Amino acid sequence: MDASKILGNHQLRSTAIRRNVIEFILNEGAAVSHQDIEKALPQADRVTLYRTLATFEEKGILHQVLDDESVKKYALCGTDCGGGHHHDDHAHFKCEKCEETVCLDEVSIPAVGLPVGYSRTSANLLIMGTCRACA
Amino acid sequence: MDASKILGNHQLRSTAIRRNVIEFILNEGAAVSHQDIEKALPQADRVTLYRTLATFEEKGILHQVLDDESVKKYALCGTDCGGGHHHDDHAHFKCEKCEETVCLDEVSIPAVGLPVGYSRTSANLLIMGTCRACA
DNA sequence: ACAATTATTGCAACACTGTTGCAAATATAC
DNA sequence: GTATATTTGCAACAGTGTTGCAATAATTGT
Ligand SMILES: [Mn+2]
Ligand SMILES: [Mn+2]
Ligand SMILES: [Zn+2]
Ligand SMILES: [Zn+2]
Repeated sequence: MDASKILGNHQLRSTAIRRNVIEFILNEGAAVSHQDIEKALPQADRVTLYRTLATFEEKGILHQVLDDESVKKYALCGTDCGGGHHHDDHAHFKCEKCEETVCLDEVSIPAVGLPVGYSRTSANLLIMGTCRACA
Repeated sequence: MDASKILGNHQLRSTAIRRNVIEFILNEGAAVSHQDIEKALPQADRVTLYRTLATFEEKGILHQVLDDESVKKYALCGTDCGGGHHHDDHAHFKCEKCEETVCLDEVSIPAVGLPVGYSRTSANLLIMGTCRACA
């Protein structure tokens, strides 16, 4: 997947910062925080990075990943996300050793029985443990 | 449940602030943030409240509840938590209308098939939707 | 009831995260 | 290449969470 192409597909101008952010996330292979990006791209202004992440989330390029620390993390969306609508209903796994969080794209979040009167519109499942590389 | 008693059970001194925090959470019936407590107990110092929450979590009085916003929330533990060990393996529900997050104590987090090499030690499930009161 | 001991609190100071307004720069379309 | 609309960088700010240290208050024992 090519960064300029992704930007074009979402009606966003292709700038160096945006391409760099996308390429960084593609190479990472794990969910990244604002701070991760800031370290990887020290030439970019922090505010611009915050706005870049917000824009990418709005446009369906990135989705937020819940974390047990209280810092937001982001990962690449599937192809069916866009224009304010996300469809990233998969579980995430955070390794307690390497601290990496990855999308388990093939693991969908199971339905559970809710108390009467409750209805579900979305869900987040974060599994913690040890990943393959750290086992 | 009596606040002084809870504190005694966990080898903590019974102070006004601690009793007030516990009573506030008992009355709330939903997961609370530091800010919620700060508003409810304006006479208490913010730093003291942060330390109180950290202490309660360590001692097994409160457990953290994952939230989609990046502010930490806390709810009362079951009776089997204590001394650094938590056993709060239930799902949580956040209502998108009233913004309240509650423990679904009776809903345990289902096992899911993990990729080979991955092992699970704990999990967090946050379900979003509409609660009974807001339906 | 009192003093000694130890835990808790309040304050100041700080680092980090995230937001907004505005002017300068730059990507795209003509 | 120029015009236009978007994006960027900077400054300034509000909120969250942490640490060190001195003052205070809860327990323990006499
Ligand atoms: Mn994901
Ligand atoms: Mn809970
Ligand atoms: Zn790992
Ligand atoms: Zn509700």
